[in-house]
Amino acid sequence: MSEASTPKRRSASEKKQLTRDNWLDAAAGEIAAGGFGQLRVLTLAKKLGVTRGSFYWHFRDHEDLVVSFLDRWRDRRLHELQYWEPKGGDVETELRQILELLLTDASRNIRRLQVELAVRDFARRNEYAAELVTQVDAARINQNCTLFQRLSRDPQHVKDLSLLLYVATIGSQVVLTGKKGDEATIQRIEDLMARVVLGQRDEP
Amino acid sequence: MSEASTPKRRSASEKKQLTRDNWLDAAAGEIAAGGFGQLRVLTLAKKLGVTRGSFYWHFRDHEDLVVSFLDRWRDRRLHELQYWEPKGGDVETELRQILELLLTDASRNIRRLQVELAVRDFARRNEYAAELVTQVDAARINQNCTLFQRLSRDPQHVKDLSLLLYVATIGSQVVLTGKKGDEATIQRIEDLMARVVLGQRDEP
DNA sequence: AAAACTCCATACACTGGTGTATTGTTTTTC
DNA sequence: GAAAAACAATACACCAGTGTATGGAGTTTT
Repeated sequence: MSEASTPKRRSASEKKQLTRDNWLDAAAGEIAAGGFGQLRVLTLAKKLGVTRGSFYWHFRDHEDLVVSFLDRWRDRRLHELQYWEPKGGDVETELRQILELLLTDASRNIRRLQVELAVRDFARRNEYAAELVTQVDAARINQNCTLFQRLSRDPQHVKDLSLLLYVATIGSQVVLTGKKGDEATIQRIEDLMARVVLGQRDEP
Repeated sequence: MSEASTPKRRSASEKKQLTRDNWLDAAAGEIAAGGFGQLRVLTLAKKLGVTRGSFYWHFRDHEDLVVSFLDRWRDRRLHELQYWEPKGGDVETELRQILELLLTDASRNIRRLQVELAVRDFARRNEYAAELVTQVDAARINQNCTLFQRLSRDPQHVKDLSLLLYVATIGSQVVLTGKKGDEATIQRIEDLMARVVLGQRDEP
């Protein structure tokens, strides 16, 4: 309701009047680079070309910024899941699409990946962040389950496969971020995962 | 050489005279709890019952502590790989041993796991840490390769399987740390991984 | 036992960051 | 176009943490 009712002036880039979301975007940059522990309102203000006076108008305090950022992150991650349905009718191509999305595609927008890893790390020492991460994980795994239902009729097996695929992708992102030759490596993992999953369908 | 030549007094627990390693151990606790960003020499000193005067005798500065900790971590992680050779002659039991070590065993000493994740996170913004993590990753994957050579004669296939198993374990540790019911989940992943790897031997 | 070394305490200067209060400047609204 | 509101600058008090200098206690060496 706030976004839709405030397309007020929108005078391109007159570099004036910051909005709450601008601060959150800047925060994303800092968090991606240094994690939540390095998030400084002073640095943010400098980066945005204003002083801290602006910040404390938009946010109550530092914690408010963190919580708001986490909320937005959760909302976006959950929301983006809705807008993805498999297009290819074939089971294999559908699987390849999922893998492509989870591995290759995810490793390209490294900014988004860095933020995700930072949130995950922060969740280890912050209750609220941990809760949100749990929600997102559950939603993703659950969606993978629905996509995998065509691979096996055993619901437990579907769950297991989905979970395995998820932890493998997360692990890939953790291990292979920013290393040289990671593109090819990720591609190999993608292929192998496909063979593994396809080779596992209904043979208990 | 330093450890072996300094068993000077060793008067049990007279709670006196801290050593450099004591500080590093305390640092491990802080790092496990809050990551490298929360590592404060003041907090460490309080925890050890001394003042910061002691710290600055043992270490040059804060960075010296961090580097020393990272070095010790790397050394230990590389060293522990030497002392593990598969005992069971059977291929399957050998694989189960590896999985047991990498998943179930690793998820028990959560302290060690927390430190590892903290180091990994720190590596994203610290060159030196990144270098050490790369070394450790390479060593572990390489060892898994040697253990997997009996599963397939195709060296590339061995590499891929080993890498997949490694990222899956890391992902498991990242996703399933400290959640309820993770024990059973890890067990299921372990089983599934075993089936996957065994089902993948030599069928190109 | 005196000297030398090891380890720790105390006190100080300094930096970087937060939050608040107040005032100033733009935009909206009426 | 004046009042009101949204947004930002300045100045201040304050705190947590680092690093340094120096002195002092315990232990080893000679």
